[in-house]
Amino acid sequence: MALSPGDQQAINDLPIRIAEIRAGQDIVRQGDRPSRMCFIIDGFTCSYKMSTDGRRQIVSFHLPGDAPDLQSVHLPSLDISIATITPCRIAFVTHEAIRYLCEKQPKIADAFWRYTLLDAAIYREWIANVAQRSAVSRLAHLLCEMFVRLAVIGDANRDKIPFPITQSELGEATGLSSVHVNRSLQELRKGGYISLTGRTLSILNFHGLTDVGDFNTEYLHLKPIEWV
Amino acid sequence: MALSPGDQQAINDLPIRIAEIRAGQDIVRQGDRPSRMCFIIDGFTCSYKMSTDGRRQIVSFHLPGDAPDLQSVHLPSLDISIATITPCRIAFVTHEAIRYLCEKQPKIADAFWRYTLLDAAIYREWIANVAQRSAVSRLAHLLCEMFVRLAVIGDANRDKIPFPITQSELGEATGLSSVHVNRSLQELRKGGYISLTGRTLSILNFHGLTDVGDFNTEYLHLKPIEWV
DNA sequence: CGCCTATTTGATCTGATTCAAACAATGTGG
DNA sequence: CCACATTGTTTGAATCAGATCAAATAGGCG
Repeated sequence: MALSPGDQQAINDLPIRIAEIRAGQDIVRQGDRPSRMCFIIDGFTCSYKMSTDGRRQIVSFHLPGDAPDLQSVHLPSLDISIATITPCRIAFVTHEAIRYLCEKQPKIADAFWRYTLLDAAIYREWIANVAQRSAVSRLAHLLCEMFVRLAVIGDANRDKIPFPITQSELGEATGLSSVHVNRSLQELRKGGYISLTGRTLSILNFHGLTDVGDFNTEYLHLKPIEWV
Repeated sequence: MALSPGDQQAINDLPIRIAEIRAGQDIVRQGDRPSRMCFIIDGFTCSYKMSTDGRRQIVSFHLPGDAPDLQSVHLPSLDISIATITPCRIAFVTHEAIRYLCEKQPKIADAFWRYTLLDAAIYREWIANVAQRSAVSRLAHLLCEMFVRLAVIGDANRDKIPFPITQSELGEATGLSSVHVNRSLQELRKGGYISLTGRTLSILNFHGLTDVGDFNTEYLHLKPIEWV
């Protein structure tokens, strides 16, 4: 989730290195011990884990404003890899600079901590989503989450959001086969809940979709101003 | 995961209220806006979410030393409920006192942040566990995690740990029916990996169990001293 | 002892996987 | 600007892991 404009400003004053990274590249890898962290300026990325049998499990999607490896500031080695889904513009900042900033500006440290707590809340919801909902419901839930998160950062155009995530990636995120993702999306289309063509998702019936996905925004801990 | 002894000391100096809570009680509930947080001094608890159809999803187990609703310091309303599994001794501390402590002792604030990051790492692993492993593998993984976490806080007696979690609770945590948990545990017993009787779990073949569960301690981010 | 909760077993059913192949879209170089 | 390669989506059929339903057995405890 995006940080507040004030925090963003302080972050913008940091010594950063910007990089353009093309789609489908790892930014950092599981096991790395990076000395810097990154912020997504533009584009979609995801965090994932590999199991020994070679299957990839996506554990979160990151949007502009997110700090996908914030953890590395305090946990030396990464338990996830982070990969771009679209071409991305990424800002890198050294841990050193971040630690210095946190020391000088405890408010920022609090904001980072809050951000981590929010992240954890989303993970909790994903556990519930993957563990107990049917395929259709799981996907509906994920689509609702992506729609709200994109709306919060101003990337929703009415009921439309950019949606560059492939069906096979949706499968890796929800624990479903891509075949079954396909069939479940068709059900959501047939039900008149969504239309998904090219790389754009339209939410045709948000209220209905939240019902199907058992979705409630409370876990996103939105501030009243963020979501009306 | 437990905080370091130094942090524990600072926490012990806080104005706390101790409560004894019997098994199977909610400590706080989803939607609550508490003004205090709690530490588990003794006993097992879990965090859970209810879905609209009434099913309970356990998203984590908490052991002595854990701070299951630390999130409430920065996220006003709870997205989970926390319930005791065994009779517990719980310490309550006001948010006010915690915030004051963090302000005065930035090291402690960092420790809390790190704790939250660790929590998030465990959630990530749970997503992967529930999303892509078979029933037997899922349970093996969870048992490994509980064993290591209990060993770290000194609650393992050689290969034995207290294990008061019922099969139906294991099902609620892993997204399996209690019937299937039962059959899967039998497989682990037959394979000579564990023995589970009464409320005690013996790990008869830890290495084998980690294989079955595709378990690797890296996500627990243990410090070298904690786990040999 | 008797009640309540937890574990175990059996039989049946189903949602999702797997395997295989066709089809559509997108991008690339000649 | 078209031919071709690549990646993503869609469809069909067979199979299976785990759910569900139902009932028996075993522990714990007041």
